[in-house]
Amino acid sequence: MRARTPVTLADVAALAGVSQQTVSRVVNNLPNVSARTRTRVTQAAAQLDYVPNRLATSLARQRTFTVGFVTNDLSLHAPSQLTAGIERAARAAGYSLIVSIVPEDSLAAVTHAVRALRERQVDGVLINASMTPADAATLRRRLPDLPSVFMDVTPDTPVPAALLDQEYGARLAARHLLDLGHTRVAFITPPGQAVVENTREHGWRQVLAAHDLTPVAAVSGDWSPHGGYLAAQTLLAGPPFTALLVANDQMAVGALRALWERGLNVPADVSVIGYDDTPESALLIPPLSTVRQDFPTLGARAFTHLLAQLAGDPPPTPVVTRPELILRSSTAPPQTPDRAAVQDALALLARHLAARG
Amino acid sequence: MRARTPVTLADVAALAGVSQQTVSRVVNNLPNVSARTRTRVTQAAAQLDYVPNRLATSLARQRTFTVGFVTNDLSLHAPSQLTAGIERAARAAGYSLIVSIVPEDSLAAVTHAVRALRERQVDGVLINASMTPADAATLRRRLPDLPSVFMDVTPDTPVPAALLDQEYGARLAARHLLDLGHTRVAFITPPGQAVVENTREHGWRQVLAAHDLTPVAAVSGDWSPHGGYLAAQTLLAGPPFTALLVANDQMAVGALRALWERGLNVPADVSVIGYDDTPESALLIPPLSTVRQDFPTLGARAFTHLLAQLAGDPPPTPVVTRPELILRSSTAPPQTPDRAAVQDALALLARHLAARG
DNA sequence: GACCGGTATGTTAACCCTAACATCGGCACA
DNA sequence: TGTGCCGATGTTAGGGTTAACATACCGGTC
Repeated sequence: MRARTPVTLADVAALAGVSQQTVSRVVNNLPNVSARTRTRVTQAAAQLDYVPNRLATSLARQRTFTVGFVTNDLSLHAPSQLTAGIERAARAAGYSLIVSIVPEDSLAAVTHAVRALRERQVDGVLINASMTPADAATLRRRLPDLPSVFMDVTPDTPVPAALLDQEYGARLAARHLLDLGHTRVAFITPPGQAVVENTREHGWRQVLAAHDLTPVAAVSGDWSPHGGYLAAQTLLAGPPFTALLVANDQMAVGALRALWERGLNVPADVSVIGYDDTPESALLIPPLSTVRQDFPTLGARAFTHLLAQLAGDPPPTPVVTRPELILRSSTAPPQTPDRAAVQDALALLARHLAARG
Repeated sequence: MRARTPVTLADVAALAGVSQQTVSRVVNNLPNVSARTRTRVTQAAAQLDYVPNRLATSLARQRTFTVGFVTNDLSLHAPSQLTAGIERAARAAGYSLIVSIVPEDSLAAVTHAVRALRERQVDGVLINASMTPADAATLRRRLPDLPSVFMDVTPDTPVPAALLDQEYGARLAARHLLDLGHTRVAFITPPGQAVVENTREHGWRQVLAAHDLTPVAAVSGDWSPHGGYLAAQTLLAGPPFTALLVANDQMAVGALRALWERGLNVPADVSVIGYDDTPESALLIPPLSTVRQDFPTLGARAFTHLLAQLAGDPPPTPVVTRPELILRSSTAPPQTPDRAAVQDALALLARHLAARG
């Protein structure tokens, strides 16, 4: 059971009839080894199926070529896409990735996770957990010598970061709705946090405020389709609205459903706009207008940022990417509800009949 | 930049006025240390912010408490859920998880990834890549001393495995459709592989064959909603069908869309059944009948299996979990298309009008 | 008072590798 | 023939920890 890789440099050296150091040079492709020796060593290594022990290498080199990624709930779209992007970039640069999932976004939980990563001597950490600027700064202060990149914090947080400009994307979405002429708009907001600066909800409110508007109602969901469904039901029990801003596409799926159940047509009766642009969004009924966020690219960018810090040139400015508005068919100008609904049902009827000529 | 954790056991020992070994005992909570010494050491460690170097520990102990997870495309539902489940179980048992994403399921790619993990001295590996029994067996043979658990291989593959009984789930889905009275059924199959034993497609075909039926048509998709959409379009260009089996829910989203665009009502005109039960499935229009797979639990189970191997009692039987059929509203008995469509459109019209009473 | 068992602590040798220095032979040049 | 340089190789000393053994001390027993 133990004795996994009994084959060490010394074994290879013995077989090839050279010193350990020479084998090390060959394995690491260093110069100053004669061709003859090199092939002899290579053969010996192959023959013994030698696998270098990176633990020992790391200990000697004081460098592990491993980075840690701390993230919240991996079952959601964003974190899993992010993970994919980071892993890809890391692997390309010769790094391994240790992922650590924190059940909640508290400072304590993240600190704990980071400590475990430090014990494993990671060269740096990437942190995707939404933290207040104060918490992020505190955490950063606790790791003086560990390169780190934060994601999902606000742009003004004084830590190295790679971010999406969420507020900007949110403003895009809200402005689109107002441009269409909507005045009665409702929100399905992210869970937790009150309205803090630089969040999606904050962006929405800003745009509304610029038009002397306030949301008809705002209910928070838990990022899941079911959460979106419940939130939409709650909204539907309240005052009427013609436009709905949803904090992510997964919740929008639930919202679309709740609207449908109520007999409301999207976009004729209610315009809906999501956030993220998941692969299903383009194919929902109706196709969802949304704000596209490219998570894999963000992940890659964050890793590059970390690499820069490792190389010793920490770019102090946060790397922030602007999302993009994707217009599809879930948004339209507001209409008189009754006329719209009848129109629409008739159109559907016509289409059904036509389909079988 | 370097000199990350200059604080070592020796530093703590010096400050506390004891030997390294004593500090080691305190840090690892071993017995035979007096209470007085223990607190002195604890204080010294806290004062210096000592962080143990797990690299050194692992080297000395010949055990890293790290496991590797090799998986294909993390952006899909299954792998990301699986990762979450494994990480959770691993963390609970004091293990860290290194994830390695392989761009393709080839034996070479997986072998390469596993080798990198071996260099990092992981205690074991979990492999989620669909491989032929032969490939899996070959791979297993290449790692004689490394505990491993395979997922996404067929149950008869002679390797330690934790599996979902895909064929069984597929049979459940197909049988449901036939029980409803459908005879003209089409497939949207997984990408790649021809029909091999113990796959979803194989399960479907078995059930059909038992009723002397063959599929009207079978087109493969790429697991994505868009892929499902394209596949459904292709099917719609061919001979008519009243039931559609789709290899996963994400593709089903696209299929539902394609059907809708064609003016076909689900389930009146075409029954659709998916696979996986993603969080959105219950809220689609219509709610999708599907086969539920519990990936987080599978992940946890796989990890437990690995732990058992590490403990020295390798259960030779693969751990296989049976999925469950979830009936919602996307399946119904076949109807005369025209009657159904008209009925349905009228119902919709009525509902719309009623909604504003 | 010699002997025992047991606890608290220290010392030494690994674990596998790399960095830094040391050595050796050959070749070119004067 | 000596000098100097350089490429090829070897030797030694860590990197931070643990396992195994060694030592010192205490209280109790006959």
